[in-house]
Amino acid sequence: MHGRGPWWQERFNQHCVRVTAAREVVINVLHETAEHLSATEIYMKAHAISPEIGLTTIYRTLELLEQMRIVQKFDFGDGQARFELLNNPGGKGHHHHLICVKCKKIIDYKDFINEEINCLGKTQEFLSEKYNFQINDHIVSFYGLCEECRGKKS
Amino acid sequence: MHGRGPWWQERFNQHCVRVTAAREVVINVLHETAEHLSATEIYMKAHAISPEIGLTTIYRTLELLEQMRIVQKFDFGDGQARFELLNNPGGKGHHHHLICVKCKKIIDYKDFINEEINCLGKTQEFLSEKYNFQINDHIVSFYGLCEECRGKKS
DNA sequence: TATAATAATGAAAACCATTTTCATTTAAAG
DNA sequence: CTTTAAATGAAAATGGTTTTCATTATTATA
Repeated sequence: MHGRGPWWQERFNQHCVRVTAAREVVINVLHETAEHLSATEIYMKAHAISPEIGLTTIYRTLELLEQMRIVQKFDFGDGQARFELLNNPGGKGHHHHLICVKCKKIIDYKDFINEEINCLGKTQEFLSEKYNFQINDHIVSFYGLCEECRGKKS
Repeated sequence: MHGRGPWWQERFNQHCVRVTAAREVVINVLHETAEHLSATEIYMKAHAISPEIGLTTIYRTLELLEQMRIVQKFDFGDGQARFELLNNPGGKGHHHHLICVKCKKIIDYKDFINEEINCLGKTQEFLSEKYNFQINDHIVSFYGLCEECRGKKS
C-alpha cells in the first residue's frame, strides 16, 4: 500500500517541493522530540547534526512544512512560535492543550480525546464541504489560570 | 442580580485592577467591532477617540484583559497577534475558526457550535478538576487550504 | 553528459511587533 | 488632604522573524 520512502515523501511530491538534507534533518529533529520546540531550539538541534544549516533555512523549512500540513505551528503566548509534527491527527501522538495565561504553563492532554475527535470529525466534514476547504488538522486549546497563578495579584 | 456598572467591572474588582479611561476605551473599541483586531488597529481606533492613549498602554491593557479572560488573543499566522472580546463563551457571539495556512484567510463559523460546546464542556469539567485549573474559555481552529490556494504551487 | 532553468541555501541586514525603562500622572485608601 | 501604589506615555531596546542577494545544488532538457 505504502510507497517507498518516508510517509511525508508523498506530500513533498504533491507540492512539487524538493527533498533536501536540511528538510530531512528538521523533520527528524521534530520526530525525536515532537514537543513544542521553538525555531531556535530546532536550529540548535539541527545545527548539532549538520552545522552548515542556517537559522534562515530552519524558518523557511518550518513555514513550508506548515503549509504542507506536516507541521503545526503554535503560539502559546511566550513570544515565539512553537512547532510540532502532526503526522496523524486522530492518531497516537495527537493531543490538545491546556494553557495558563499568566505563567504560560502548558499541559498536553489526551483525556476525552475520543469523544472530542468524534465531534470535531463531524464538524470538519461539514465545514470542509460547506467552505470548500481541504482541512488537514485542528487545534483545541483551553485557557485559564493554573493553581499557582490563581492566587497571584495583578 | 447584576451589580451596577458594566459586566466586566466585577472582573476588575476580583483582580484588584483599576478601571481607567484607557481600559474602558479599549473594551469599547473591541465591543464595537469584535473581530480579529490587531494591537495597532485597536490603537488607531482608540487613538481616534482619546488621542492621549499610547500604543504601549494598548499592549499593556490587552495583556491585562487577556489574563482576566475578558479578551482572547489569537495568532492566525500573519505576524501579529489579534484580539477578540470573549464576553460569553457558549453565548451568542462565540465562534470557532477555519484558517487557510497559505493565504491566512480566516472564516468564522458557528455550525455545530452547540454540539462542540457541549462536548468541550464535558472535557473542560474533567480537565479543570484533574489539573486544578480555572478554565475560562477555549479555542477551536481548523487548519487547511482554501479553494484558491489548493491550486497554487510552492 | 553538458547545459540551461529553477529551487534552495547561508550570512548579514532589515524589519517590525512587542517589551522595557524611567520619569510623570492618576487613582484609591486612610 | 495626604499618602501609597498603580497606571501611563515617550523613547529606546529587544528579539523573533523576514528579506536581500550572491552562491550552490537540483532537476529538466538537449
